[in-house]
Amino acid sequence: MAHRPQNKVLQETASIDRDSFEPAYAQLAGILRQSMADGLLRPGDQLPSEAQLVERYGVSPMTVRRAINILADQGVVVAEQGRGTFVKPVAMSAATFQLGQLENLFGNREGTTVQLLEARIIAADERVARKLAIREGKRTIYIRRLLWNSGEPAFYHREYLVYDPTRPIVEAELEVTALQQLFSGSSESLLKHGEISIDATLLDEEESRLLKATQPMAAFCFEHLFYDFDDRPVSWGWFIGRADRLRFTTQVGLLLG
Amino acid sequence: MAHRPQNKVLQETASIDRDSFEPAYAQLAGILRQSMADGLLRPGDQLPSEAQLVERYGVSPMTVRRAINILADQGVVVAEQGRGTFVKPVAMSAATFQLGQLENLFGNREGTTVQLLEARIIAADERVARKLAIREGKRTIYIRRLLWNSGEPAFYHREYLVYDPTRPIVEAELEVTALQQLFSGSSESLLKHGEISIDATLLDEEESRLLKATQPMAAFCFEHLFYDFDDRPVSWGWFIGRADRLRFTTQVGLLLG
DNA sequence: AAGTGGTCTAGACCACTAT
DNA sequence: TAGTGGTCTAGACCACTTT
Repeated sequence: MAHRPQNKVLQETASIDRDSFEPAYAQLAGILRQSMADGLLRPGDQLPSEAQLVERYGVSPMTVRRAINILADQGVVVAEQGRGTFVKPVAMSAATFQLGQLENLFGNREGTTVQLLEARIIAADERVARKLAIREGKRTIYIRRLLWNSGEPAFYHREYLVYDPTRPIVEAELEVTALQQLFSGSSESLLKHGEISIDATLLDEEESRLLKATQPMAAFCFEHLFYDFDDRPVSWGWFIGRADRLRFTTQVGLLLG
Repeated sequence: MAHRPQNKVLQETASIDRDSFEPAYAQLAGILRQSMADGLLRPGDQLPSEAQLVERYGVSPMTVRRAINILADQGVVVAEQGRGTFVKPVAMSAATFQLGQLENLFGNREGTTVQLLEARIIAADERVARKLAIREGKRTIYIRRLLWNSGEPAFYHREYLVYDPTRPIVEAELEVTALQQLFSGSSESLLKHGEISIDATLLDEEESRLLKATQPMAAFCFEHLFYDFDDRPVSWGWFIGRADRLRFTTQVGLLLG
């Protein structure tokens, strides 16, 4: 059963409300999204052409384009130059998970605290030196923190910082007392970019003890490597949290309906 | 050391090339991004106003707005009505992970195959009935698959499908022979939307055996629940893959530089 | 009052695809 | 050749923030 791109007539009932607080482009995007949710436009179908939408809804071409661009950015339609705009099938691979979801998990920021377990200067071993792009044996700041939420340990954080008196990064990091600071980038204005990866691991003995977990226990590990404005690494570390207390969820396909 | 929003002069060397294949709005977005990467615009700084950018680069207001919208969508600047547009600090919570990254992991699609382990009709237990919104005891299709890559087992997939002769979903699912089909939504045009969540777990005995893993072993579990165009659940299942063979990585902050 | 971003128009020209 | 999406203009008006 092959798809035949179709150009169905949209419900004429919907129209743009010029007195609404919602911009015309957003209203139009919503109308089109609703048509897909209602099944009037199915995956593979062709949307009405821009000229048709301009005439039907009484808006300018730029407004139509903006509405379609929004849907294209959301991944629900795909525009092909010279052919038309088509409804995309729902694809599992399009799913995106946002690390910011974890902040919701901590709900009220009042209940979250940061406990400094250790902060000392140590010489970089081969692994640390490679990650921070410094020579082996050079001094680094090693920080261990335990992040609490509602009286329960939520994350165990370990971090290596380049020790450089000319860079104020260390002082900024040591001043971190709130979880919010850690997740929003503690030394905000000093960092240019970073790489973050997510891994599934087993808690080792120390991690289990700190996180009050039984072994064996699965855990999420968020590794981060941040760079300054000279593109030099300044911070390498991991957040480790019990998997049974963390969960990422996301939606694919049509959100409204 | 508080941030003072600043409006620095951008390098005049950069300008819009009207003969380029790259659209003006993209060039302007790139110029602004480069200014941030070069440190001319730091987190907290205020971008030149739209009117200034219009004059400086000789483009229309709509083109400037589009460039800024792109940067705002990417999360590197934030526009505040009546105040100005400002460079956002790099935030770890802004990190997003795309499930589509896993497709790269499978590189050449040729080396991937789908092995059907089992497909049979079983009565829904309480858990399955709740997820699929059917009555307990109703018939469902239970499918077990092993997904191979380069001669190694990569994912173990289990799935429950609502058994309904009026819905062609089952036939479509059983025809799946390629990994690509599974990740891009096998029964594309029949599915309206879905929820996907990612979890870290331990492999049980059966999973370890199928995935040729030693125990205990951490694993990623991708749970999915797909709905049809009547918003009825049709498919519930999980992909389980060894954590030591999977990794999600992403960037935050400025990508170019 | 002045400056900022937010929206929108009514066209224009171009590149691409299909017939 | 006709139809499609892609880009762009040169303004306009509005809402909001700051002075």
